Amino acid sequence: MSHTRTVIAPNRLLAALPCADRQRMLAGCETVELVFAERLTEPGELIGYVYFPTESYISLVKPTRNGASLEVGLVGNEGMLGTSLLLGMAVSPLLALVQGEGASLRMHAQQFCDELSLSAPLQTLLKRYVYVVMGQLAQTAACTRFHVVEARLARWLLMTHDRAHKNHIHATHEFLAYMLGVRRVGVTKAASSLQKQRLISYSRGNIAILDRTGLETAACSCYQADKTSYAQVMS
Amino acid sequence: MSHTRTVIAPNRLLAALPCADRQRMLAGCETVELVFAERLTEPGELIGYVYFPTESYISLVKPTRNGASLEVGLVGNEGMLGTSLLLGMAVSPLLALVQGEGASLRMHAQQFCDELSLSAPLQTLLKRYVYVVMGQLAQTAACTRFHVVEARLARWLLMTHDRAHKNHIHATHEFLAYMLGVRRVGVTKAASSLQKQRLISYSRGNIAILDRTGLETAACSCYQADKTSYAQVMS
DNA sequence: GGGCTTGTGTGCGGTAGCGCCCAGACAGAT
DNA sequence: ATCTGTCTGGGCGCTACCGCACACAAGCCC
Repeated sequence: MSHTRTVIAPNRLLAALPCADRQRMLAGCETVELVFAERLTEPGELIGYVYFPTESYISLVKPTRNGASLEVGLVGNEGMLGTSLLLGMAVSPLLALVQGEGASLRMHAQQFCDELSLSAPLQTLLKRYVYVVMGQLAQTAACTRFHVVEARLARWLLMTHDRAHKNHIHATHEFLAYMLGVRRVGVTKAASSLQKQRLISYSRGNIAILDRTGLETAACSCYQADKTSYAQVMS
Repeated sequence: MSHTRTVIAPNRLLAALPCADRQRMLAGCETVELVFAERLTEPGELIGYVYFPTESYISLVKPTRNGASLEVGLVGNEGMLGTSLLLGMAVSPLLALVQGEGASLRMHAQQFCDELSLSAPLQTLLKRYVYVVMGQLAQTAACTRFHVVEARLARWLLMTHDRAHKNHIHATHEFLAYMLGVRRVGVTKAASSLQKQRLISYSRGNIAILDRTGLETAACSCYQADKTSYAQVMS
């Protein structure tokens, strides 16, 4: 089922596996093209597939009553979607929304569970990833509470940039507002400020990262915290 | 090491284990009295013991630079402290602060890891607990973003009440402000409003729950969400 | 070209929570 | 009996963000 294709950005989790385990995982995966705004898992519903993004990336969103929502995680080629299965749960707690379209590997949930029980290295690796994700959840909770929209937006852009593998991101102010849990106008103001500082430029949903280093100083420290946590744990 | 004593509130995780596994865990634990404000784990430091509270309860706090903090989890006799070990990580990501003093079981981290590898039921059960905790982290993130202090305070009181097994909670406004990530004055206003509604009464750090049902309507829906999630997953 | 949808910018009044400071009230220690 | 530290209450000006409503601009379809 795995066709041999030049993968521009291989999935880093799979890449970190010992050769034999990696081969078996790759053989069990198929490559799919995720399309923008596709909903891969719904909160409370069964998980059909697990995903190992290669070029695409996926937002993990906590919806609330009254329509408000908050992004609590982001999955790119550094991670996977479907960690609940690792914890023995077949239902997803969150909404998974395709944010950057592109290729991803995926595997049937049942097969993934089988592979898990066969490969100790796979278990070890993914458990560490879950640890990182939990850290990010806590980080995001605090970030959302204490940091202003502009810094949070900068952080979001950096996180997304890391997973997009290119300088252009598709996201309207409306969409960003949904992710950050603020009004659209708040995003407009923050984005326009970042643009005035020549850190980004945007027009009608197309955002270009102009000055990555500048963005890093504009962002709150949460970005670096997440990044070093991942590096330390997954090394 | 385990002395036979009348445990008023046995730990529900341990209670849910099959008899043989539970016996072995209990035999490996010792009972300790946790004292108020004790710090059981520090972020980034090695975990010495895992704790299974019986009467006590423990706050999981995410500290930030500039001193601000936010409580992101609460562990009572329905849970355990030290889930990181389950994920193969020996360092704690969070600060664990004793909030309600009383008895707790504890076990050496190393021994806990050994027990884990010996008992499949233990693994299964605790993995489910980690799933619940992750759900709570996401819930807390959204709650902190969208809900006003008064509703969050009510939620906090209910969560604590569930774990305290009595109608009195020791917590000053200062401490609550630290937990909720707001100013002390904000807590004073919210608490005074709850008191006017005869839902609680307090004086100098001693809070009494007067009307639990009333508190539940004053709280945001996050309280119920957490509770039903735990019930469903751990059933 | 004319109409439509979508995305961005702005203005206005309102509010929750901020930082800072001070006041009073209570309890335990000397 | 006084003192001291802890806990609660409140005032004041400020900021970030809210809800709502409107204006404009850019692309798309006919």
